Amino acid sequence: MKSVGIRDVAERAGVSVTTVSHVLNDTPHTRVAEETRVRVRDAARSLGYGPNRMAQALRTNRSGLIGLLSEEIATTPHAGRIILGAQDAAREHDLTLVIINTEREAEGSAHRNDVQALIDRQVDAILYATMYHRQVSLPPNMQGLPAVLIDSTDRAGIVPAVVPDEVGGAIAAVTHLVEAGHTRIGFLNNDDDVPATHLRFAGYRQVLGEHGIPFDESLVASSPSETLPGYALAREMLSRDDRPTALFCYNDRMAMGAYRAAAELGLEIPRDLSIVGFDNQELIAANLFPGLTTVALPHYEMGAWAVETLVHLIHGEAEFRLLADKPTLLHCPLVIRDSVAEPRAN
Amino acid sequence: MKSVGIRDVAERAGVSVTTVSHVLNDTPHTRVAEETRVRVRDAARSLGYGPNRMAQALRTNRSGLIGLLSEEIATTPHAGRIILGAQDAAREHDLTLVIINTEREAEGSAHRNDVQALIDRQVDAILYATMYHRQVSLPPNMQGLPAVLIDSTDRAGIVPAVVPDEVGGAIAAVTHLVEAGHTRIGFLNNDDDVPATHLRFAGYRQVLGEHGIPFDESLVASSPSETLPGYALAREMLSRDDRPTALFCYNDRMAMGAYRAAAELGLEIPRDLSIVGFDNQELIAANLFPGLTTVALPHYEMGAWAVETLVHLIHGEAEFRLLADKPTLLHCPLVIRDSVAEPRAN
DNA sequence: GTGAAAGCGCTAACAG
DNA sequence: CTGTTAGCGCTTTCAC
Repeated sequence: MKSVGIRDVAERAGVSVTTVSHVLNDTPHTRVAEETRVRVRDAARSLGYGPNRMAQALRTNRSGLIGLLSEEIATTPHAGRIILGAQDAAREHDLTLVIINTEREAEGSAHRNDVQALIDRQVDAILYATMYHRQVSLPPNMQGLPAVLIDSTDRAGIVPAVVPDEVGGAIAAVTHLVEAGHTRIGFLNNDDDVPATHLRFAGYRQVLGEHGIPFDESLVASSPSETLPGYALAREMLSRDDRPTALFCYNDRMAMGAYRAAAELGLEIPRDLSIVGFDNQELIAANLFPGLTTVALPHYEMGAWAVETLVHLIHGEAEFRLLADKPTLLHCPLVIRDSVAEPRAN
Repeated sequence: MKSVGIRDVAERAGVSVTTVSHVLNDTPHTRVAEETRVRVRDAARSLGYGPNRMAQALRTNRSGLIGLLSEEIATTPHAGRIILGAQDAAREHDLTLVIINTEREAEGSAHRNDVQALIDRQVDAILYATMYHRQVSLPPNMQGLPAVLIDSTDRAGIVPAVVPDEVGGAIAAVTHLVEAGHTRIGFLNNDDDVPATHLRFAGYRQVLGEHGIPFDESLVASSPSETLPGYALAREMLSRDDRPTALFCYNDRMAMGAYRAAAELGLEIPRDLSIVGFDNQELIAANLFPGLTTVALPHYEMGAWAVETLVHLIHGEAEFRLLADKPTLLHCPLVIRDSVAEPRAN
């Protein structure tokens, strides 16, 4: 189990450790004869050499570790997708992700201690991922380390952030409904005062406006974004004589409630009622019958974008500091399943 | 950003770095005056000293990193719960988890390259977590490192493993039904040849036997463990004149299909039909109406147990090698919601 | 009881 | 173009 070191390679190649280091790291401003390079690389390969990251880290003061603080790792697959995106991007840059689960704090601010745990482990940078789009304030000990926010924005506007393009997603969803021929489109919204609530609503209104469909206040209702409240809202709205022919739901859970309401009222989806959700929670959207057409959140992409940005930040590329100004918006694609059809001819 | 080192502490306390190291690490077989210890600790605290893990790692040849190879991190929250359990246990032992997502390989064996990536990062040990209970064979480069399997067993029987007590879970589920007064209990099983299929069935049969309920083959049906096949199975079984009064479903997705079948047939849950699922996928079980009573898989606990075991393995406690003999079974608790009631008096 | 000093494996001046 | 050498911050013999 004694591992091969740089000196073993040097010896085998008949050169000094310096040369080996230069060759293997492609150190700039250093000219090594091509013939030597080949000899070194061969030696390294035949010995199965791999650098000792701890020694490298100690020497360069760069651990190659990226800390990812994530909320609710164990609740939805959302965190998993962020992790996966971050992981894949990290691997590209030969970085290692260290993940710490953190509880959502009352203040909406990241936990100081969790950040410290990461700092104690010598991470080069920190990623902070929230489970839903919101504003956070960062603990003071996070200052000084490069950082990027995922699915949230910095209250102080100092740290670059990436969030889903909620408006765009809502536009895609409602446009899909309009293009299917719907004009009476209900919106079951969340009643929390979070960005998504307002932005998805804005997208809804925008599409109506663009298509000359008058905004009807009675077609918008809001409640907590859970299945049961969604059911209640849908049940009420669909019981009316002038019920909408389509429903845009704040999220897939509310859509699940709407499915139940529709079933109870004898409305067949999508024949009598079209529904579009938001979030693309596979477990729900793909298992409902019929499959729920919904808008996917770009979790994977946000994770990847964040690491990519971190790499630039670490390399000190000044222009990336500017990113903090405005959060970067990532596209939310529509995932088409079977819950939308043209409205039934009356 | 120049961090305080052991020598700063030494200087401040008026002792040598050796003493500081001894005190801070509680190095055994080393006598340091109590008065000195206090002085050192005070100095460390007031300077905000924390050891440089990279230097420690280099010197001791122990990185304090544990590699976790996990399948399908982005699909269900199951992986998240394993990660959380492992994380919490790791923190107790001042260990850091490095997670790598790995694709399920055709052969059912862990990916060699993913293991190598972990080894290259100097992990002290490896955890391998599969997304469902099965047998795997380990890549050769995993030999030599302490390892523990989560939710799978080693084909070669060399590595300790922890899996859910499937039989016990099934027993809890079916017993719950029997105790509610059911005697005609259908079982919608998976048709894959995996351990859970056989073990859950065994639990089902065992409970029937224990309660003197004759086994009726016509009450057992199997299909792929998805919503739609579950629906089809339930629809057929519940259409019969002598339909069961309760259904035990292989997993929550199949139970979701059974809910739909029941609704279509005008059977109200739990009044006309009781249902118990398996897996406790919150997104499904808690959002169905009524809430689905189901059996939880001990993902968190398996993650924690695995790290705990790894720690013993790393410390070379011989008796823990014996664990490889038989996988450790962890309890699957019943999660009671609202889908079970006594059978309706005919 | 306490301290001096030798490295862990690597990188990066600097010299040749 | 290549080699010598001084540490990075820590642990650990060994001597005092």
